[in-house]
Amino acid sequence: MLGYDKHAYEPFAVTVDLAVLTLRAGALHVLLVQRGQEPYAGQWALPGGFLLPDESAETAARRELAEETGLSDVSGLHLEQLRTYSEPGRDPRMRVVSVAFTALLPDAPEAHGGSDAAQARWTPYDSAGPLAFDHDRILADARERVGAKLEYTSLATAFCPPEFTLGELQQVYEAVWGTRLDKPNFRRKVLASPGFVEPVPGAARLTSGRGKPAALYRAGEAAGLHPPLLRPSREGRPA
Amino acid sequence: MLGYDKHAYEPFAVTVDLAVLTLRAGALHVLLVQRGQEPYAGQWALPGGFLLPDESAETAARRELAEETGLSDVSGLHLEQLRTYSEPGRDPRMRVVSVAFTALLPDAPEAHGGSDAAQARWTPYDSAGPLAFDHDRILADARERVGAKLEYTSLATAFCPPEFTLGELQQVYEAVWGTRLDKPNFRRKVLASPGFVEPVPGAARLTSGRGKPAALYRAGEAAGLHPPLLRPSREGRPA
DNA sequence: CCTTTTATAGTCACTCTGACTATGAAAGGG
DNA sequence: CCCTTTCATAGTCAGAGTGACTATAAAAGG
Repeated sequence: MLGYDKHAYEPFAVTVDLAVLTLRAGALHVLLVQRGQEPYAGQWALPGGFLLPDESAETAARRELAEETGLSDVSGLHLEQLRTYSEPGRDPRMRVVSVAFTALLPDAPEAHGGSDAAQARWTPYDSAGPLAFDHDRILADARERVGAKLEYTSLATAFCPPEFTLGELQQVYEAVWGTRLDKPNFRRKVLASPGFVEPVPGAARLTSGRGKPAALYRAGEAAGLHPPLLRPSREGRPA
Repeated sequence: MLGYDKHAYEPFAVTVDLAVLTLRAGALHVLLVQRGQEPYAGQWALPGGFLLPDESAETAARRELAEETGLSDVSGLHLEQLRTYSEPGRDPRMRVVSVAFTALLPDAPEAHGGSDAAQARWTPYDSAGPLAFDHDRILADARERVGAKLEYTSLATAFCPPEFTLGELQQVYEAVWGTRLDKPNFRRKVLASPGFVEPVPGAARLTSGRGKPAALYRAGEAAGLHPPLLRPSREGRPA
């Protein structure tokens, strides 16, 4: 913030990029848009766009999210700043500094093609081929960040509808972490974390498929998890 | 990254701001510079400056760090992106988007007054009065982020010289978290975390003050801590 | 009815944790 | 020169948390 008089300052273009994640059929999906112009014409990329003169990056991200998903109400969706990407060569045309965000959606509205995007669609995370610009890295950073936050925050409920079963909540962890979890143990830990979930009082049950119907839960008050729900054996015992 | 043709794009000034933290006499200190010009002339602020045309934010942050601290070698210092602050009114003169970084220093070189700053000095975190711009918030965010990373990474060693005692390492945790820790338990947990620290083989000992001299340790290979070193009772039992 | 499927309950050994107590090795002051 | 202070390090013990299981319950489908 010093040196306004000593360094000539260069104007930069500032954009936001969004890694919008959701769960479809138990698998992690990401929202991609197909680019219409050069560079990277025809290739898939994360949705995003320029900051308007009077917007904060958060405001711009929420606006773009609404435009790209076509959702009428994006006010309640989880949106979080990831980090800022500023390498000089990341856009071949000009100097662009991009503030990346992670957005988490409970359900996936199928049709998009919002006002802006030529085409937008949900893609399984693992099939999200090579993306334009440095978006592969942004997407990988987003998944890693979300995976880490699942451990010590109640973020997983942001992937779930207002009422959900513990099995659905477990699918979130399994999809993001890429591991399988023991069902009784997962249940025990979630219920032991105060404020993580609370049961829906009416003996409401969801009859989704076969098997015994599961009890429904809502997201609780707590933002942090005590004790945390650590991923299994990321490193066994290196020493 | 869409819509290059649909939205006119506005140029922004992009800066980096640095929350440079260190430990002096067991207390957390932050590096502040005194502003020479309006706005906020005479007030203290975090060091920082504009991005040069061919720099990434990381490069600019490291350059500013060298300029402001006067350190000859900043290549090994821990520098990490915090987040980006982009609220429209955060600089009264113009639209400035600032990428904030956290830097951690082991020892505190006293004299600064680098090339850029009119005056720079280490200030105890708690006495870092009202700062210019939104720097109070940036500083608070930096402390919170560092405090959280102490739990599950080996970041604390970045505050320590190449060889340190477990008592010094414990002071890092106590200063950043603002709590006191039990010494035998802290020791047990640090030594049980594989790759966190490794003993200096020669029976080297440091005779700093009174009392029994402590054994010396070096930072280990591990970046993450398993199991994590959780802060005590951030929330007791809210439910 | 019997099998399959999924939810939920419970067990057991092991580890980690917080709160302690105890011992050891230096410095400093009578 | 002893004795107190100060700090490092070792050890103990009960309780909580965890992974790997086994067992029961409640539905759907043949």
